[in-house]
Amino acid sequence: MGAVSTARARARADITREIADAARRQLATDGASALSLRAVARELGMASSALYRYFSSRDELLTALIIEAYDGLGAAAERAQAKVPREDLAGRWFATARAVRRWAVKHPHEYALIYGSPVPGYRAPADTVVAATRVVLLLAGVVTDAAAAGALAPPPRPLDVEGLLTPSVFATAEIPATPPYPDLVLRTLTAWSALFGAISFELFGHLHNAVTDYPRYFDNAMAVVAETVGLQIGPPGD
Amino acid sequence: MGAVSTARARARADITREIADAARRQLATDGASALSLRAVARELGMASSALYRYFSSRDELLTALIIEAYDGLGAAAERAQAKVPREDLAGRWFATARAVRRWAVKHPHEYALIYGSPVPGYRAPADTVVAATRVVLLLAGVVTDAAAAGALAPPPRPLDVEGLLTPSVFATAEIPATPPYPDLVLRTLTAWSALFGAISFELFGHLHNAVTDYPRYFDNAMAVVAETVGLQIGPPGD
DNA sequence: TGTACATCAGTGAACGCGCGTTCACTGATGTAC
DNA sequence: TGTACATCAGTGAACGCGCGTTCACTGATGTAC
Repeated sequence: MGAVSTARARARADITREIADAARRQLATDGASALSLRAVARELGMASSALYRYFSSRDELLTALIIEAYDGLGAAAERAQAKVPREDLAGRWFATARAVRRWAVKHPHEYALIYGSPVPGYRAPADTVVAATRVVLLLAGVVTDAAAAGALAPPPRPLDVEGLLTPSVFATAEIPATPPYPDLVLRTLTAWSALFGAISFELFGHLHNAVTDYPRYFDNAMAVVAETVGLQIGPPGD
Repeated sequence: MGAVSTARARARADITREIADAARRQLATDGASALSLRAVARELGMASSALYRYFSSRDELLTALIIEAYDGLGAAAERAQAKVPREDLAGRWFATARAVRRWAVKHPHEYALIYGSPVPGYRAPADTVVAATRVVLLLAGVVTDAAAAGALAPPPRPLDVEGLLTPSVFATAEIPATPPYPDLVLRTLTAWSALFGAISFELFGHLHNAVTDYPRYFDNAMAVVAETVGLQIGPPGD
């Protein structure tokens, strides 16, 4: 085989994609627990045993879908934030949060796959980590830019964060080792989990009969979360 | 049969309990998706068809487990809050939050059953609603007591909550129709979802490699959440 | 350019498993007189 | 207190299903000379 990949190699890549796509469709319509190699093979009109040329087990296929889900969500959020001018902190914050929510509402089963209960018997390999951190990095970006601009309100009360977070958190987030105040990283992590807490509550039905207008509720919730990191912004208009 | 229930009726109640208990054990060790009528019957040494005298389908058994999980969690949180003097707002807040977390850590699969991805093909009946609201009512109790005591900090910025929540929210929470400021109910709901967001992130592995001390992280997160409802309390000591 | 061999894709049958649910039945417990 | 009947609990076999994975195989694509 040469640098111009052979027909075989290209076919292989194509079919791997087709399998993953079919699996994603099945996941989207029926949920993770209904996803089966046999059903995927059926949809593609091939023998179920043929899939083992491309994925060595069901778990490996699941892993691919999990990474794709993280990446799909992360890319959607990045695209949304990139549309907003860098200095518009409120705009970036809400654009990011809304994009996450919109993706989740549009892909509820994929959302549940990555932010719901862990799939039984399945252990996420390390490959998923990078894809999984894209959203929190976007939030951290807004916070650090706000800190640099001196736009953050000081916390009402100091927290007890000494040694609480691992060095890798600071490394990954490219946060200055000495942020404007030491709580900031913890507050960003908590904002991150509050964001997904709000979305999970909506999608998993815990706000049923409590909220009349989910998008507006979410905007307000995110305004509250923004306060916790010191961002001085109100809920957006439209 | 008389007021003194017959032996048959008592046996029926006992065995119904035994079935639910065996199912709960199975859920605890293997997770919801591994729960099967046949396995439960096996553990009890009876024919799988015999279970149909007690539960008319697998879903009905699941519903019983879901309600038990909500009740177990709710009761644990209520017990913890009741141990703290009523006027100790910070104590009640953290006791409640910690009890929820401790229950979740101790019963991860039951937690996942009620706060993770909805079980596929399963629709929660209305019976679960009362059990599901016990925790948020505890949080709301602390907040309303704090409001009554004039201990709440005013919000930094007004939210846009006009008509956003259903009347039933106000009715259920026994919150005065005109709380000290109109955002308060929404803020309490958001605090509730942030609480469970933090626990889900911990249990579902999203804080893996980021946090060194989960209980202490959680206390700090809950201190941050307390700020969002205006409670002026820091993270607890011990 | 042609031939011999190696590699890979895909098939179809099979293994072994577990599941929810139904059904006709036996035998024990309860009820009415 | 005793008998006849009705109700209920539990059995065991069966139905029909779908799953993940393995294996020996055929035939096509690629490689080396």
